[in-house]
Amino acid sequence: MGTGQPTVVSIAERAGVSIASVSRVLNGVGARRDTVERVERAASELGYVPNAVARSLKGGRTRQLTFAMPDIGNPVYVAMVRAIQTVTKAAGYRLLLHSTDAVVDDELAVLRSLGDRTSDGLIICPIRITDDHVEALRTAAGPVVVIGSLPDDVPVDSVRADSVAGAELAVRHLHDTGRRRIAFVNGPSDTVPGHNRDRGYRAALADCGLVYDPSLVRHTDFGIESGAEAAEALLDHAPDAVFCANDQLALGAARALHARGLRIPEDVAVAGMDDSMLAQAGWPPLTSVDLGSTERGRRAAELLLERLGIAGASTGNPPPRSTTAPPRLVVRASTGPAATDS
Amino acid sequence: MGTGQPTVVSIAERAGVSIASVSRVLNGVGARRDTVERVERAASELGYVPNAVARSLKGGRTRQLTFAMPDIGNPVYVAMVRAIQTVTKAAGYRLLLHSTDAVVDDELAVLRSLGDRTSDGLIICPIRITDDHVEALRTAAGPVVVIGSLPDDVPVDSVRADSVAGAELAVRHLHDTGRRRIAFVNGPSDTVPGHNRDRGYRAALADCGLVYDPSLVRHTDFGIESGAEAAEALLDHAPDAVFCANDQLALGAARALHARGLRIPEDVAVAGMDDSMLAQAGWPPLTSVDLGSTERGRRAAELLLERLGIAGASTGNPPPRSTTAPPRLVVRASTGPAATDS
DNA sequence: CTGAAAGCGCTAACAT
DNA sequence: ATGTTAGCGCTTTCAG
Repeated sequence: MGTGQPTVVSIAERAGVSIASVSRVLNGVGARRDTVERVERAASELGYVPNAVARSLKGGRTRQLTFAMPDIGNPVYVAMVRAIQTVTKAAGYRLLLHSTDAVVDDELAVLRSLGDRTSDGLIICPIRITDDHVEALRTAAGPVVVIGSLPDDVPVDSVRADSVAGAELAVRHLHDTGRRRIAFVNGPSDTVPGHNRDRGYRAALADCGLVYDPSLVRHTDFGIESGAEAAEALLDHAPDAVFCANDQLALGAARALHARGLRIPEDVAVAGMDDSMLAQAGWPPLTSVDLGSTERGRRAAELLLERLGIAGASTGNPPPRSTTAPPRLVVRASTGPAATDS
Repeated sequence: MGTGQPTVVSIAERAGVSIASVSRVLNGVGARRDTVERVERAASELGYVPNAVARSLKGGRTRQLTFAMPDIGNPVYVAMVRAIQTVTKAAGYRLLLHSTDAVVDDELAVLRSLGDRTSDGLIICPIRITDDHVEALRTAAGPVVVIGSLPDDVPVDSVRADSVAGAELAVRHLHDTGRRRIAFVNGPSDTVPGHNRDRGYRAALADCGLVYDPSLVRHTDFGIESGAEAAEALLDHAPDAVFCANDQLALGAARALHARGLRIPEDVAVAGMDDSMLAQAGWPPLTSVDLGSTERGRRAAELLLERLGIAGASTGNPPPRSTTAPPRLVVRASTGPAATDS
């Protein structure tokens, strides 16, 4: 009838003890030497593997955690996965990965699925925050940590990147190295990162005494091809630098420049963001702003684990906490000195 | 005492019916109009979400599938994830992702964890096959599909890449475009892909009437930095082409060539393998051999779903099947014509 | 130290 | 059409 897999019952029969004793031995609770031996022998002879589902139903915990990200193909999320995995694995949790493609309905579904008890907690990285998100976060059936910015009154732990300051860092650097026509390839304007990077770009421009020129700015989706197309279009406006909202866009931009026979950085400088593995994939290596993806992932995982620990304790739930990872400019060859107009 | 989450019991009480009726309504089995309405209202008022764990315990299935790959940072596996996800999602399964770092013990642990009933089936992509793998595959507690080659006598479905033929395709092409000193940056020699690519390289060399020169060959691990280092070393031996066992290595090699001021493809041609997203990330775009990663992922998922369907039926288990995806050469600028020795 | 028994939330006979 | 009841495999009181 069943799956044929050994259970505590089969072990108990074989060892001639009760299922309670089997459970105790298997969980390292005290038992007589003799009992321990017989149970262990029976278990290994039968090739017993505890049924995690049954254990979860009883214990109320699955020891699984979920990470939902917009795009598994984007290296910045890979970095987060690695960081999160390191922390959660050490704590004895499996990690379930979800790629939502930044589709709002998918994100909401993940949030609601916390109620199905498939995982004990969730780290989610939405790039847009709608009212539905806020509502779903408020009513989440389990602990959630958001990687990204969200309104202050949403009672959820969050880990943020400071992309405003990050964008400023990049633009200032470009200005410092002599560029004056700094183009900007940004992500979608209706996303939080897109919006913030735009703010940083404008602020830095103002700081440097440069005027904002809409013809030097493009919004597109995050991705190599998009970066190439946007940069292509931008070239008609003779920029001396292209700042991109992530490394994928920057790689695409660099390709477009090469295709036009322009030299990087002599003719046009290029800078990216995220300082992902891609920053050192092309030529020349890209200057990029590290937004602390690894640190954000680690921190998010730690926050989630803390919540989980507290949930067990009798303590009331402490107020939500929010950390912001500081940005860091990593200078590489793509923003070296401009050609001297001999 | 419980988690406070609504259950069938709370709904039954609120709707004034039995838990059986609740279950029926929730599962779309016939019931009187009146009953349906009251149950549905109660459920939505309570914000009920079925407990998937309890459902699994009862039904014996989790509707979760696992994909275990060597490295989540390698775009070729990202392509597989996408393909697998598409198929499994359509069939109503969640996908659990595991990055094993190609560590044998991790892979074995994943294989054995099938016994804990956390997921209904497994797709695994090992790059080494040890005796322990074979043993674990034989005794797997659930359906498994292997992406990769394994001994014929292992009774498991598998989906293979033809990397021997793939490597031949690339080397022939390099030869056709006039290259005669074709260097090879390969992955670890103790892996199945590494071994096969080496075979293809040698076979093609022989076919083209070229001699195998060990000083033109390097083994390293798969990764951009490794590719750069290996190519760097190879340059002392004046190759006119560098064939790399994957796109990451090729990107690294391209970077090393650029750093030395060599032109691609005029001075040295570069070709990669996998035709991943990275092939079009750098400059010039890379010629690469598509090993059918998307198709392999899709096929693996289909095979697994078939096994799952059959497991339910009374049919005896059919013999294992093995598919091989044909390789396809994608020519891009990195292997354009060599400079004419004016 | 050990066994009997309850019950986690749900589905599926079986009865009514 | 609906209610009662028996488990799925496990952990954990509660007695002995």
